[in-house]
Parts: sequence; structure tokens; C-alpha cells
Amino acid sequence: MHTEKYDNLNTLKKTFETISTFDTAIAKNLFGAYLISVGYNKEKKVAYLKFYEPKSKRIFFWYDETGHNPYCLSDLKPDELKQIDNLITHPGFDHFEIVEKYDPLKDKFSKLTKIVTKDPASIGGQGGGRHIRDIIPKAWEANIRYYESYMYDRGLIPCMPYDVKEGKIVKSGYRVSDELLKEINSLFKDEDREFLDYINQWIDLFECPVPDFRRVAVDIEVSSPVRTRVPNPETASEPIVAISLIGSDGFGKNLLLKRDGVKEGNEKLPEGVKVEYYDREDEMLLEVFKTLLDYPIVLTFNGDDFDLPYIYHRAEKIGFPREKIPIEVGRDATLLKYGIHIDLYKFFFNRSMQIYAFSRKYTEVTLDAISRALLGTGKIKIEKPISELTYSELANYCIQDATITLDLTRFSDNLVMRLITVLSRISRLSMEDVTRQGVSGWIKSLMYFEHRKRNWLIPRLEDILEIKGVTSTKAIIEGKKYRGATVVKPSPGVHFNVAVLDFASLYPSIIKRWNLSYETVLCSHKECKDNVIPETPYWVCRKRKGITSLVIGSLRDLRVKWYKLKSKDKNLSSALRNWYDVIQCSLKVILNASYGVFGAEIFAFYCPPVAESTASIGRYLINKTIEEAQKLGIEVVYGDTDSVFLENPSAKQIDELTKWSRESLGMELDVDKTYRYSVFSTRKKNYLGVYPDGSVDIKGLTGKKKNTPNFLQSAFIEMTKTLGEVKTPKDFEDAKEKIKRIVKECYTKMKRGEYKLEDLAFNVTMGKSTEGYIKTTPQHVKAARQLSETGYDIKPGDIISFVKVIGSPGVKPTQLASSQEIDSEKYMNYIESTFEQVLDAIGLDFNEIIGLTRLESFLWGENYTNKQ
DNA sequence: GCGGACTGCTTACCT
DNA sequence: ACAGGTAAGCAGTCCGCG
Repeated sequence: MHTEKYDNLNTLKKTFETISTFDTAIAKNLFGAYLISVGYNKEKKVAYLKFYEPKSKRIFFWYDETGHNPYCLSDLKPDELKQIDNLITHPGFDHFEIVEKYDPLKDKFSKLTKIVTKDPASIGGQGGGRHIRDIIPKAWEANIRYYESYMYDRGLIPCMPYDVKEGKIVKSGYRVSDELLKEINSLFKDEDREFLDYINQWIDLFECPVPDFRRVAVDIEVSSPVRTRVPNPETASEPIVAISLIGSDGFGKNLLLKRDGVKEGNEKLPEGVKVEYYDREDEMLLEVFKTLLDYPIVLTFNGDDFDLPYIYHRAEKIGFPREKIPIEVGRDATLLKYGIHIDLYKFFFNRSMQIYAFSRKYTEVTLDAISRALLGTGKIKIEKPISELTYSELANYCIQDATITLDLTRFSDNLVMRLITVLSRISRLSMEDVTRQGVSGWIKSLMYFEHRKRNWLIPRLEDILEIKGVTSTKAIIEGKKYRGATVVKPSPGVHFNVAVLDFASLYPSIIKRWNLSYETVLCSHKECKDNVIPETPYWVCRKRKGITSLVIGSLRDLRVKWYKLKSKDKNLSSALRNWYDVIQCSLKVILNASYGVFGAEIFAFYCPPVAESTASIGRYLINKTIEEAQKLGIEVVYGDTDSVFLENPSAKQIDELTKWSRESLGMELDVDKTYRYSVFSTRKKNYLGVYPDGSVDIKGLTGKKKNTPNFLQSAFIEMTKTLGEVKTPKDFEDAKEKIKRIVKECYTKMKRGEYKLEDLAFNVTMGKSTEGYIKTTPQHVKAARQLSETGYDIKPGDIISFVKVIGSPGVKPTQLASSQEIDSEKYMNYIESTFEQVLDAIGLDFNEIIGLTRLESFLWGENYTNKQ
């Protein structure tokens, strides 16, 4: 037994040796290898890069040999710094250098002292000991992670291809065709050199191909004695009983730990997956380690917090020496020694991804919910705890999890891998970092890169705040920092032929057109003070182009004028259209957040006046547009932030309005969509529009909300389908009759208790843990607490399904309720308020409909139809 | 001691 | 951990009521 283990450990050791030989030997010369990760090696005290070489589909390491060192900046001279206690005697201190940098807040060049250190931890960080940034009075650029600083200084862009020649890194030979460059540049004839430079820089990143990333999905199962308790990865006290490894290259393995009393079972297992049984857990883990040392990219779902740390601690527990485990457990991520680890949970958890890239297709961030929404298949449902499954049941379950994890990166032509690639290129963050950070981190990193490229001093957060101050407007919502967008009161009723016009990418356009940036708003020049921003006390610089204005403006223009159009261009191959769609979608995610970050305290360039100016100009634009529309004799029936809804405008009127916008506002106002007709109640952000093809666009209405019970959602959808059939005002009368019947039927079925319990359930998300609700106890929390008592483990983000029942406390989890206790009174009120949002707009009265139902059931029976 | 008016909390949505 | 604006339902509180 011992010999066996020893042999296997030797195999592992050999694998390690192979890697360490090729990483130093072969990375001397590489051709077209993608830079996918970067880190800091504590032993060698240098930054290292991981390249993915697409032919061999392997990782190559490259350790810095340029002598780059960590540093921060000070406004004191070296002589002054020498006087400070503990600075030059600090063990990490290396030397001083004088540098000259442009200070964007002061609009002048300044001499600064670069304090160069032997290692990044001396400047700052989590670790104990005195940090240089705390020793000196004011430190600049002292909060940037060293390996990022390294990338910015060297101008290296992640997910781009490079050649390594005799140990030197050079940009790879691929080039965008002159033809394409010309075509795109011709769209920007009127722009100046500075703007065009940005455009061309982006084209270079976007046109560069994406390699096929060889990757493997990993999923483990742990046998837990208690069904409702999730095993703890730190103690790792229970054995790992199954591991699935599913590769993008056709590789597939399921490893099972042999245990007493477990039956074989008779599930049919997926083809192409090899099942291996292990007597010993250490041998099984060894097999996993081989895979982790083979694949350049490892995918998990929640592997940062569960699978990988569990494997690590379990391996340690059963006797593996730490340094032999190819996993590195960190504070906020679990990474790999050889390849890179992408935790898809973190990626899909990102709100911006959820909303803008996947248009809210999934609302619950679980492997099951996401894969159901995006792939059409979910996890395998199991009724028993893991410990009671047969081998084949367990294998099937585990294989399915790893398979859908891999498939989440494969569907729609590897959409997710390509999104990660593009976002990594834009944000200048490695694949590992870009998938773990939010939009504010991406934009921060991009801005840092641009500052270093221009030799600009990166401002300190407190300096921006001190110079630019806080806000001047008052928010409508209590507790918010400044006033946001305007929402126009809708004109209630039905409006035929509605054209919806909107400003393409409103806030980014404002940032570009008004030259907004943290350094240009409230700039230091007297001459600019009359260049005021409407309805604010702010002015904006005329002398220099703002960095944000250029960066965001160029991205906006490329999305609106090129990539969005080309993603729908039927003259292009579907593969190219698809790629352009990935780009425009990535841009959308970044652009949508570009204004908000300036109003977010956590953002490194937090500058409330920039956010406030953007919102203020937005209000000014929509108000002016409404005025102008009215001057042109068009009725504006609704508007929100960047859009106006025009009732039955002529083509000429639309032309005039968009021309006016272009010429006097300098803004592109386009027809976004047209409705055959639209239905408004008195409520803002609540309406329904019918497109020319009869499909129905529903916004904000209760009937569409995800927490609304199914029975009511279905009845509501049925009603909107009827509305979709209406072509002319005349058709309305028939539709109204149909709608009355739908509402009536829903009401009577409810009353007679004909709906199933699950269809009556409200589904509400837990915003926090059950104990987190202190001020009030909402209904879903009451239900959640009942579930907790029955042994369920309720976590934030879980969706609680509950029904309204008679008696106290009025709600019950659906799992624990029975049909007899349903409080039909409550449901009837809910039906009423849901339909009312549409009924009063189309001239129907809920009570009248219901009143007729009563009469009808008493006097005429089921076949009666009312002719009003 | 009860009920209506009110405020505040919470979720889900829109742009 | 991008922003603010809106709707809705319920929980909890206050106040009048001789």
C-alpha cells in the first residue's frame, strides 16, 4: 500500500519537473502566444506571465528579466524623504529616482520621487509590518497591485498575442487589414488625431482573433452525513466521493471512491466519459492533480469557495505535502500553479453580465437556474443525500454538473470565453481578474493603464474629492447623493402608431460631447469658467480633452457606428457577425456602467460632479426634445431618461426632430422602435406596446414580474396575446370581450380552488439571511423562517416559494401548505390590482367584469356573453 | 381596544 | 459593491375616538 502511494507521488513529482523544465526552457521563444495571466512570484521576487500557446494548447511561463521593481510616488524630494524615520532603513527600501509626470488635477508637470522597493509588500498590502505608504505623508500609486502596475508600465494587454524572442516579449505579428482600417477611419473623418488614435488602438484589440481555449470543467461531490448541511472546505472532514473532469477536447472522466455498502445502480452513463473506481482517496486526488497540471484553463462553478479549496485541504489532510498540491488557496480566489482557474459563479454573479450581456435571462445565480436559462438543461434532480446514492446515480449527477459547467462556456460559439477575452482586453485585467471583479474594477484598470501610457500621475481619491467637491443637486429619492434622470408622466389610455425615439447611448454620448472627465469638470482655468453645464454650478475645460471623454467616447462611437451595425450585417459571414456581436455586447456592458462609476464611492476616480453633470445634461436634453416635439406639433405621450414616445408622428415630423437634435444639440436621436399601439396607465415605468408584427412588449407591469404567481402570469400573458391581435381601434371591441372572459375565468377558477398550489405561489428572493431582517419581517421571510424550522438551510439569494393562507401569520412555504388553507380573498385582490394596470387604460372595470360573473353564474350559466 | 392614515422597509423593475 | 427613479405590498406606528 505504502509503496503504491509512494510511486504515485513520484509520478506527480515528475509531472511537476516536466512543467518546470519547459516553462523556463521553451518560453525563451514563442510565437503568437496569448498572454492570459500575470502574477508575482515571491521566491524569485519578480512578476511572471502565463502565455497560452494555441498550437500546443499549453501554458508557458515567463519570468521578468527587465529588472522592473515595485514603487510608489512622493511629492517630497529625496533629501526630504531621507529625513523621515524608518523609510530608507525599511528592509524593503531599494532606492529613489526622480521622475516628471503630468498632474491632471493641476494641469501641469510635476517632479516626483519614485520610491523603489525590493518587493510589493513593503509598499502596502494586507500583511503586518510597517508599510512605506503609511510612513510617508502622501503616497501616490501605492494601492495598485504590483503585477498590474507591471503590465501597465510595460503596456502589455491581456488576451492579446505576443512573441517571445530570446526571452524578450514583442507584440505578435498579426495586423488589421489596411482596407478595414480605412473603412472604419472614414467614419471618423471629422475627429482629431487624439480621438483617432483611440479608435485605432481599439480596432487592434477587437479585430484580433481569439484562440480555441483548451479547458476542463471540474466538479466534486462530498458525502455529508447531514443532508441540509454544506460540507466545510476548510475542515474538509468528509471524503470526496466523486470527481468529474470534462474537457473541451473530448476528454471525460468520472472518478469514484469505493465505499462499503454502496450499490452499483443501473443508471445509463453518458458516452465518452470513462468511469474509474478508486480504493484510496489519495490515488483519486492524484489523478485530479494530473488533470490540473495538464489543462491551461480549469472551469468550475463556485470553485473559488468550494471545489478547489476542498480538494486542497482534503489533500493536505490525507497526507499530501502542501507544495505538491497544484492549487493555491487565496483570500478571495483559489488559483492554480500551472493553468488558470475561471470560477463561472463569479462571472455570472456579476450584475452587469446578468442584465446587459444575458438580458436578465437568468435571475437566480445557481448552476441549475443559469444552465436552464441559457442551455435548456439543468442539474439532475436527486431525492436522496449524496451518501445514499448508488455509484451510477452519483456518477451521473456529478458528470452532469461538470458537463453543464463546460457547456456554459461553449454555447453560442464559445460566447462566454469570447466575452471574457474581449473584456480582458478592454479592461487590461487577466482572465482570472476580469472574471472576479465588477465593472468599477474593469474601468479603474483601463484608466490606470491609460494614465501610465500618457505618463500621467494617477490621482489620489481624496485629492479628486477635495478639489472637485461633492454634489449640488438634490435627489428625489431620500438618501441618494444627487438628482438623476427625468421620467415623463405618461398620458393614460391607448395610443396608436407610437414611435419611440431615443438618444443612442445617452450618457456615454454626453461624456464625449461635453468633454466630461474628472480633470476637465471644474478645471483650473479661469478662461473655462463660462463654459457652463446646464442647470449646475459646474463648468468644463475647453483647453484639453478629458481622458474619460476620449476613452468612453471612442468606445461608444465604435459600438454605435460600427460593431452594432456590423453584428447585423447580412453581407458578413455568420461567424464574423457573431464575433462583432460579442464585441458590441462587451462594449454595452462597459458603456452602461461608465457614468454610474463616477457616482460610486468605491470607484478609484469617484467624482460626484462628473456623475451629476452627466445626469443634468441628460435631463436638459430630454426636456429640450419634448419642447421641440411640441413645437413641431407632435404629442409626446411618455418618456424616460433618454427616450420620447411620440403619438402618430409623420415621417416628416420625425425627420425634423432628429435633424434638430443633430444640429442644435449635437446628439444622435434615432427611432428605436415603433408600436402599432401602446397602452399606458397613470403609472410611470409601466406600459405595454404592441409591435407591428403583433408581439407584445411589456414593461414593469406586475403580471410580468418574476415574483407573481404563475396562474396570474399566465392569465396576464393570455390577455396580452389578445391585445397583440388588435390591429385597428375597431378591433378593440372584440378584444375587450375576450379579455373580460380571461379575467373572469381567472377569477372564478381562483375562487373555486381550481389552481394548483405551485401555481398560486409567490416566489421572492431573500436579500439577506433570515436573521438579517431586523426592522420588519416581510412575508417571504416569515415563510423562510418556517422552512428553517423544518431543517432547510436558507441563504441570501435563495428564492422562497410561499402561498397566502388563512389565519396567522398569513403565509406558508408552498412545500408545507395545502390547498384547503388558501386565503382566496387575498388572491382576488391581487388579481384585481394586477389586471387593473391595463384594464383602466383600455376602458374596462374589474368590478364590473366580476359583477357580471356573479350575475352570470346565478342567472344565465356559463355560456352567457355580455354585449355591453 | 380598534381601525384608518401614515411612514418605512423590502423587492422588483426601468433607463 | 456602477447610478438614480418608480411601483407595490406589507409591517409597524401613531392618533383619534368622549
